[in-house]
Amino acid sequence: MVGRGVAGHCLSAGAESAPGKFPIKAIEAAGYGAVWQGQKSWNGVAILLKGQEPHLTRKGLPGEPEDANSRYIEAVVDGHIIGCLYLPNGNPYPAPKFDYKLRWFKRLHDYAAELLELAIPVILVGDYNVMPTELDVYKPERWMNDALFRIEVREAYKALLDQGWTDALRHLHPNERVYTFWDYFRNAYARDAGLLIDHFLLSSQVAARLLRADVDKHVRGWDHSSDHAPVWIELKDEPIQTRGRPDERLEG
DNA sequence: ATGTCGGTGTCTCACCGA
Repeated sequence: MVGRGVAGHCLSAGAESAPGKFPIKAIEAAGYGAVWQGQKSWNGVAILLKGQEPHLTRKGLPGEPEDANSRYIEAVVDGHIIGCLYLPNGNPYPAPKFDYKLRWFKRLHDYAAELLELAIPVILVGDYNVMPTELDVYKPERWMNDALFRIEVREAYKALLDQGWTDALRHLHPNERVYTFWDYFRNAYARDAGLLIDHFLLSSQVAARLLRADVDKHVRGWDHSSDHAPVWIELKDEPIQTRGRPDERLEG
């Protein structure tokens, strides 16, 4: 149900998502509605929905009004809140960009806690720019001082999960090598020197309906592809309010 | 330390961020 097709994000979308440059006509011609937040040159997020325009609920995170980066957009889709994010890269470390990353993470943390208090299923999806564990990096020792793997950032991700979110990919593939990103450098894709930095975080109501989650790895092999591959999840389609025993629901 | 992209302005190459 949710993936790049329905709820996706533009990574470093640049001019593609800047005001006036977003290809909304082509998207509509393909049968989708969209909401987006973009800026010139860098950053950008969007949510696409087949057949209708998503109901926009927020652009930008609360907590730092002077922050002009286009990194968060939120919409209601089929009774779910979909938060689509592009967390700052944070390199180099140590430097102001790393501090900005931690500040942004804290703002996400605080806002995510508010979302969990709502009686609505929530999905927080996007490029988190963090490999949460050593399993998520092809060569962890090389990344220890990189902003994507610094211990402060991994701890921030863990603190977010500890609010009660379910990491969809890791929930269904706890011990596998699963990567979502391969650098353009060093023939990374051919060597499978990848990173897991794109995550689907599900509130408990959504996690209970999680059927599948995976990465369309082959897309990374296309000519002129993004350095990220599409990540998707599939949810059991059932009413939000359900009566009866759990095993009855499975017959839905 | 290194490498490859796409976007942008200095503008058909040189930079920058990722």
